[in-house]
Amino acid sequence: MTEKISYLPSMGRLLNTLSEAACSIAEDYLRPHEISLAQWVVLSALWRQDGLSVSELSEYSSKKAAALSRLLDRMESKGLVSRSAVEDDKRSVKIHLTEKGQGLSHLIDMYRHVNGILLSDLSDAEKEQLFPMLERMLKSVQVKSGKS
Amino acid sequence: MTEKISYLPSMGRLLNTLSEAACSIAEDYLRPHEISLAQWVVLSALWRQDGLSVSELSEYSSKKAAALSRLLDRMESKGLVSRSAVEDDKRSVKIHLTEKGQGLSHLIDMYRHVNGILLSDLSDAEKEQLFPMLERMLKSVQVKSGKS
DNA sequence: GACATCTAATTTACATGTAAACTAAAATAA
DNA sequence: TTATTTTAGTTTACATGTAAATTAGATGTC
Repeated sequence: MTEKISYLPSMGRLLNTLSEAACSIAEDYLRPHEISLAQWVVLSALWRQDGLSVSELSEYSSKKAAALSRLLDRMESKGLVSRSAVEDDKRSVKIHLTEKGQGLSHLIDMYRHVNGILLSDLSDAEKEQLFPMLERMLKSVQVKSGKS
Repeated sequence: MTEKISYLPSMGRLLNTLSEAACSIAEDYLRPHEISLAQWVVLSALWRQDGLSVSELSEYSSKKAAALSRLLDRMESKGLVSRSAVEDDKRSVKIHLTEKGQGLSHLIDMYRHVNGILLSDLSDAEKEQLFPMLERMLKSVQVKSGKS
């Protein structure tokens, strides 16, 4: 029997594992409502402002238009959203909540549930340190990779 | 006394964004060598200990056997690894590095490059706080979700 | 106005992740 | 021994992400 290999001190891996754990918590929370996390992200934008274009949803969600296009197909099939043409610019498409989509708007606070679990073992002082630290990390990465 | 920001930050989203940024840095680093991050994870296990079984790779990489099975198909096609039968247990399959796979072993330190960028704007004191804090966060999540 | 270029959205090809069904072999219970 | 259960790995169906090509419509320059 070979010995189990241990992990290397990689921040990337740690972030990855944490991110996946957070996604799992969210997916578990959403499962009874039969929507995915990706779908929740789109809905959470529309709950705040209905009738966004695909481009606007793309910017909000940090998803590529290609990914959104197909995601919206499924959400349309499930009766969560509808597409409508834009008069001023016929290339553009606006996305609207259906009644069914609107009816799930209480899920907008889902992230609080996730936060609650993620932060449950940290003191208030630690939480106050952690957020700015991670945000600075993000900023430095975005500067290096030239992304806004 | 300045007023607190009303915006409630989502730790899940922050972790997600950071994780994706870290993956992008890694993918950029690996692109010239024509391997993906998923493939690097498998190789990084084998560079440390060749001849691991699919189960062992699964445990090391936190990937499901199903995902690994197909990933190994592609890595085999690309000539990075080979499969071999196990005498003692004919259900089991051991994975071996090919010369080509072994030839990329200098990439084992890739995570340091990623760490360097991620941590570039944090002080030593902050780094010393950050790792344990995130590890505690991970631990509390794993307890709640019943995963080891 | 006509042509070149840019933009919005979609489509396609492919890599990757999950869950569930399947196969073969090992382990356990009867 | 024989039957049942567990385990290891694969396969399939599907959701999601990326990059690159495509289409249609808007914009800019001459």
